[in-house]
Amino acid sequence: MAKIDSSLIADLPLFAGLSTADLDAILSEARSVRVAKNTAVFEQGEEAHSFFVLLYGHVRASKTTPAGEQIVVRYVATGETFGVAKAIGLQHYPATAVAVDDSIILAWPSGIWPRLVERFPALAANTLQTVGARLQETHTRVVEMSTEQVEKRIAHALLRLVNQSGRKVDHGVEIDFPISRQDIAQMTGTTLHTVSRTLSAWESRGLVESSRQKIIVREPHKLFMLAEEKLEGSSIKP
Amino acid sequence: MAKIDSSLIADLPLFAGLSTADLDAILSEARSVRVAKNTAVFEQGEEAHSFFVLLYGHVRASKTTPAGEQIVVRYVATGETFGVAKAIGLQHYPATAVAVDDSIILAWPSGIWPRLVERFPALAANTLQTVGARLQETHTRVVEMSTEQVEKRIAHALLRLVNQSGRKVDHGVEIDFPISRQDIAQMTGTTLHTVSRTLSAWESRGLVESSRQKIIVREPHKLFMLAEEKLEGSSIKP
DNA sequence: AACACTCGTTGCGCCAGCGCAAGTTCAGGC
DNA sequence: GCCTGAACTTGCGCTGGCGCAACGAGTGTT
Repeated sequence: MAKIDSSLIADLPLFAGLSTADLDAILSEARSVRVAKNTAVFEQGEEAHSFFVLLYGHVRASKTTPAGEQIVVRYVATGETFGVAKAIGLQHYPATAVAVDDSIILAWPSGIWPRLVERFPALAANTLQTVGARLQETHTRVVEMSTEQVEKRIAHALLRLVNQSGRKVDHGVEIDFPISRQDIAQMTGTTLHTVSRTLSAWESRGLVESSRQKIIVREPHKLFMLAEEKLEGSSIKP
Repeated sequence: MAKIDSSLIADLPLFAGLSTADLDAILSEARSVRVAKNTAVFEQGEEAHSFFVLLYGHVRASKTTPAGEQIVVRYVATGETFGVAKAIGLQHYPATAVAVDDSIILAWPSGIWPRLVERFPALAANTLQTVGARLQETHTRVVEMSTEQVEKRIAHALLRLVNQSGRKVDHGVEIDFPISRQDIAQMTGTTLHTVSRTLSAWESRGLVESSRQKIIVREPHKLFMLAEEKLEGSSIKP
């Protein structure tokens, strides 16, 4: 197996406070895996055999309801941890993880987690912080879904994607991985129809520019103002 | 200060795997506080000076948006931990905690958390599990808010309250603390009007019995069926 | 006992956004 | 270069449930 250099992971939050020697010890237990676009890393309900760090690419975590509806839990960005089910006491993955782009991940067998934590207690503290941050984000999402109209929710979701995975391009910031109207609908609790209409309206106002699986935010600041606007505002009118 | 017996907390998830001696050491750093009904334990935005365990009573955690709207994050049940902001890397409480009944809590200064974790690594692991479980619950809530109609959301919320804090009474299960229509609205992302109408409808069907700040579920099973019912468009796809 | 206040109920009108349907565009495979 | 399917767009009608408003009922206070 290819040797992974510890400098690749030294700056990740999960490994904060660990020495290079520690990192090498931890890395020696990992295997790196290349995952092709649109391939599942793991499926909801499957036994949580491994936990992962995303080295390169983008991964979408989504949940499917018994009725068959899907919602997107989050997009995993480069450097983030995912699939930590076992560490939080779950035997099975609560969501499905799919690479939305060709990706490279590090994988550790879940079984070694207790040993790792015992040897490197910082891992538990770091994971606690990460999971805590995700809890906060999810609460924010609940608040938004409870109190905001669809247009603002979509604006907030887009801004979050831009901040997390934006790439500067000619006349704006592009979301750095393929994302469909349906995906955004599943992040905001609406339908792909409403997302499509909203993006069309924004496009005609010059706020965004979008095509198949691709969105460029031309005016992040204006989008932000729309998202934060307290007053009853610009509804979509022809 | 009154001595707290370790048997009071020995069975709590937070302290799993610790010896009686450990418990006594941890307890020696705590102070117990009596909190009167409708009194805040801490306020959103305040510096996270302490973390808590609820020994007796019920506490509501809620968030207020910049626009002034409130949503209920959760109800803390007896034995649960709350206010762990510092442990997950926050300097300030992300929500407000209010006792909804006369309550007794244990409080530890946040500052001692790192020392405690160093000395008792199980604390970090246990907290990680607790926070992880709360993340799962919050995800469930996002899924429900994304995919279910208001009536089902209310049904699910009620059932959760009953499971967590139900008390068997004459002809059903009563939620064991005062809870208003407004509270339920803030848990389910709707308005107190809709909650009121829904409860009225259920009451006339004999499912529940309710009055001011009080709800008795008469037919938990029927409510459950209502919550799970899959009534979709029904037509078979070609 | 009278008061003030909070909590709950219910009728009514309205509209954001969903569901359906029909059409268009585009990417990748053969 | 053609074909197929997935992604996107858009018009239209309908409705769940929100906002408003007015009232009723219980609770704690003086």
